[in-house]
Amino acid sequence: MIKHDKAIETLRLKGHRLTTQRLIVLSIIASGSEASGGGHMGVDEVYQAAKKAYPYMDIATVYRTLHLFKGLGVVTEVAIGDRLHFELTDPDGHHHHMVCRVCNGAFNLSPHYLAEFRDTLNKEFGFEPDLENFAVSGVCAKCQEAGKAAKNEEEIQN
Amino acid sequence: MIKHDKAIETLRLKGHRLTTQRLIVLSIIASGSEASGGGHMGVDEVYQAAKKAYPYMDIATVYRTLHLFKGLGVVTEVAIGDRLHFELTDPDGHHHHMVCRVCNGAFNLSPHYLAEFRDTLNKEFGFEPDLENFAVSGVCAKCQEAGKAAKNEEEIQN
DNA sequence: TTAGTAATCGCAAACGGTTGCAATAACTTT
DNA sequence: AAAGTTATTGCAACCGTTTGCGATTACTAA
Repeated sequence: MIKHDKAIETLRLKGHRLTTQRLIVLSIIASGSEASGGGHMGVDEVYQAAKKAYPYMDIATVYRTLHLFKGLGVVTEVAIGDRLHFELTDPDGHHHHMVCRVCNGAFNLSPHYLAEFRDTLNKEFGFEPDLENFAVSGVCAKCQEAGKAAKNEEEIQN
Repeated sequence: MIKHDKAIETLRLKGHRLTTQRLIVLSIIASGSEASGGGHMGVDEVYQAAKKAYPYMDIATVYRTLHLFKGLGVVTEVAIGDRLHFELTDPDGHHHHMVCRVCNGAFNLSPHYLAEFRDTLNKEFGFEPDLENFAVSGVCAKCQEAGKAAKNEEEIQN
């Protein structure tokens, strides 16, 4: 609720209109952040929920709205698998993500792990990396374990 | 030429067929790596060149071939802007990329800049990041300069 | 409160990329 | 060298996402 109001204020201040569609998408993303595990929502997930609240809702509007929110910093985009997911931007400062390519789980990563990396690129190359929406793909601890177990079984069978 | 032969050998060893289409795509990527600045080629760039050599060439074949090559480690994929580009895999070890979001330029980044980052994720979270095809988006030194210059002009005009 | 205006919307067409399928062609075996 | 097999191809349909456009609606100013 509180985060809601702040986001709405941001919209208004930047001169964007408060449409039914935008408010619906915003509240869906906000509720998604509370419910369920990670709190990221896929575009279609948002679209389906939005259509229930407002049957004329169009998928193009969902995309346009999410991109607008992203540009305003209201929501944060996370690439999971090769699809984009969205969550309300963490008000206590941004965090990054580690995304497991096996189970598609997303784990938060505190910014301080990247501070040094940014410094190095800055000093060595004058390159300013975009780390606001940074996500690194890989394999999480659990799936590494599962992978090893599967390999062992394979060896036993052969 | 030499890299060519090695790649062809890899195909054959893994039991893949040496088709006209695959050889054409391979030679195009290889020549692209020599000519022009960065050496990365966009998919459509590859497709257009391939059609000249073999008019029946289909875009789906280009995609399938590039993905096959990528899986074999013969080519390396680089995300530039939000499109994928491809280059022959560097035989002297992989390198990473910094991609400028303003000019779309891609700059090589030696792996040792990432070694520490990987170690940290490993130790702290047991997370194994995929850094083989790592690319970080941002703004290069030149475009930062150009950006500042543009801002100054703006101020003068107002 | 109403009228004017421009941002936003829904729709449909287009985009880059992927996939299913029948026809083709590369390799294997004889 | 010819026949059999199966991976690979070209095509067309599809997917998720973006874009152009006329109709609509939120806001502004009277």
